[in-house]
Amino acid sequence: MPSDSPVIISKPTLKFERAAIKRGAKFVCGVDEVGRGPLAGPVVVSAVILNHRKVPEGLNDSKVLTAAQREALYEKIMASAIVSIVVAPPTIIAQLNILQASLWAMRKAVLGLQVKADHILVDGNKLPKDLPCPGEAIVGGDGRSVSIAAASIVAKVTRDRMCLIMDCEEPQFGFSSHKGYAAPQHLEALTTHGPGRHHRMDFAPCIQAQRMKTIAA
RNA sequence: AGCACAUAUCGA
DNA sequence: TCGATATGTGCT
Repeated sequence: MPSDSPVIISKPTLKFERAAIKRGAKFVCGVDEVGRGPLAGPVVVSAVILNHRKVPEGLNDSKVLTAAQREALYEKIMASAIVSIVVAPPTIIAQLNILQASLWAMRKAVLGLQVKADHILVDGNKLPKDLPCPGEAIVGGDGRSVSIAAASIVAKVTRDRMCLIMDCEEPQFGFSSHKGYAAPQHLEALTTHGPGRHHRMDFAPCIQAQRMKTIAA
């Protein structure tokens, strides 16, 4: 193998999991969230405990995988791992804020695992409070830990599917293409149609669109 | 301002 | 796989 590639892209490994196990953990779970940034739709969090004897091949950061690869890996993960998925809808996001809603969903996902985790690996730099066991935050975690990578894939596929449903319900916004993010087409639809039932009414562009609607009325 | 997370779009 | 552009919130 060419050992002198200009850039070495390190793939996610079991390093963190092994370290935790060496310190006495039995069930290490990776946690990741998707859909934090968009103007509409839920935040989806997944917690995954991989079977270390059956780790699906090709696990990687969900950002470098194609949709087809994610779908394939999703099936393998669901068939071989312990998985918990939690959805935080826009109503929850508006009540807490986006960060608190994410942390809330993370803890709920961990608690929802059918096997109790005893060590948590969370993507990012923030840990949820009141976790039932030790945990660590890992910046860039979905590219460094296979467990977090697996969680990111499950969460991403789940949210993409929800966006398809949202697109059927409110075709005006084009959720299936931009996934609820602030793409030009989305912002335009937002001003012409006003916010729909999936929009996050605590996010600035939605508030703005709502104001326009109110003024026009 | 820095950091983090979440993406989307286009191009090669 | 790599760039470049862009949007969102929240903590320090």
